[in-house]
Amino acid sequence: MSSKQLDSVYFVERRLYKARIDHFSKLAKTKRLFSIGADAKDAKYLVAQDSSGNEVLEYLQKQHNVDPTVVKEKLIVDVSWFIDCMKSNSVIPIEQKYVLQIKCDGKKIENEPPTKKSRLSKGVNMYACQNCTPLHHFNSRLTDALEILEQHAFFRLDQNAESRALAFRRGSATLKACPHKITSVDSLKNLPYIDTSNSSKAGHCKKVITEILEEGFSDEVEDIVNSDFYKTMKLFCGIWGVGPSTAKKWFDSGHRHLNDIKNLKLNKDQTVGLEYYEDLNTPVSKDEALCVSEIVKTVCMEIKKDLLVTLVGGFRRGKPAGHDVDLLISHPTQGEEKHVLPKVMEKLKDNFLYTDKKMSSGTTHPQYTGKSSTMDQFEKCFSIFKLDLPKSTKNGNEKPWKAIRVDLIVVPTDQYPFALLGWTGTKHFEREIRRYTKTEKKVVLTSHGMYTTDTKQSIEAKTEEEIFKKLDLEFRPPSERCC
DNA sequence: CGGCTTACG
DNA sequence: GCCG
DNA sequence: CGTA
Repeated sequence: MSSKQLDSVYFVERRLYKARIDHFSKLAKTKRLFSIGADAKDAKYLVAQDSSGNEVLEYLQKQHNVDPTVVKEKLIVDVSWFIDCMKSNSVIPIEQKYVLQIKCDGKKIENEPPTKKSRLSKGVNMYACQNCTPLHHFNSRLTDALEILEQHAFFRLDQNAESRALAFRRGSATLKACPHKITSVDSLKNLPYIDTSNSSKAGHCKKVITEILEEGFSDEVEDIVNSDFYKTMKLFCGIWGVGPSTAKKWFDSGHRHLNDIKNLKLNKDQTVGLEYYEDLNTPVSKDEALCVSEIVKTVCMEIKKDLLVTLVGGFRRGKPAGHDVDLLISHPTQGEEKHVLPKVMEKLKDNFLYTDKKMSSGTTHPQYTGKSSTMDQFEKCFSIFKLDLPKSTKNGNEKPWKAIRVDLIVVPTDQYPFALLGWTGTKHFEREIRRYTKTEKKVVLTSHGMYTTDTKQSIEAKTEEEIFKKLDLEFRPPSERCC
């Protein structure tokens, strides 16, 4: 009834993702409780999540160039206030529990920004998914070394092995995202996961990088690559179906060569992994990948005209060669993708040397039962493909085919963008975008979809671009996800 | 001093 | 091992 | 414990 001007609310995106802000905005509009400000400067209320008042001021200044002295006059409140307003259909008075405190005096804020976190000004962000990471970069000498440390830490299998390995990988990813060659120790300043000068700790990444910059090599890295342990673990882990645990078990038993383990008891994966060891450890060329892709496409066309086959994995990122071929199969009409995988497998049975019967069909995924009318039909098949080679090589004693690892993944169309994002990698990119999504946006991201941590409400997207957008991430095309 | 991607077989 |  |  009241024709009075509505109070204006501005949502601070810092830890609120766009889809949630849109949802809140619609609510406010239909309930006619608030108007939604496009600019923080014009709003009466600033609404934020998981932030202090200071963090809000800092965020607005950095992201939107908003003067903190103007903004701090406003009411900076937690989302819980807005939600409670929506629940009660009224503008609730600002109680103390809703206020996001500004802990220091105004002057400090004004003086601080220049010296604050220069990490961002360096251009390399904390999460690798925020950075542009091309396949070819400027620091491979250094990243190769860090990734040897990563692998070695991983092989050791002690308490914090995986976490230590991860730390080296993060350091490596930082250097890959650097837009120039690192030539001096000074330029390591403020690089995330490398410069630990804040933290009063040893600085293992920095130590190794420093050695290589100053000596041309690192004793520690050289010792690792020459060690019996590292060489053997690499050899054994190169067998499909063998991981670090099995490899270490064999190493501890004194085994050092492939011949040593041929007589050990192996499971099915390991048996074929060993049988095709040489082929599977020979890089797959892009041409070979396209060849497999075309064969699968042809077969899919015979089953349903509109089936879509997409080459993902490393080749989608632009790699000239890879260790396997990942193919995503989908259909523009939801539900039409059902049961296609068994049919594809049947038609291709002569092309397979081995197929993993690890298909999940007809299983329901709890968090998605509400959203799509059909049951979730995520099907996948890890196989070994027998690719006929062109007979240009006249060697009669060579076998005329090559064993290639091929993964087929069938997805319903509403999951397609998430599967695309999930299967394009790299592995590290996936870890990072999921870590970012969980810690910064309180959303769980998987290759099936994404949903809020608290309400489990799923968030839709039609394209990869839309996923990035809804997570407040700058879009990274596949070629820039090579971390 | 805890957290470190997520889901599958 | 590095970060919040 | 292995796969992506």
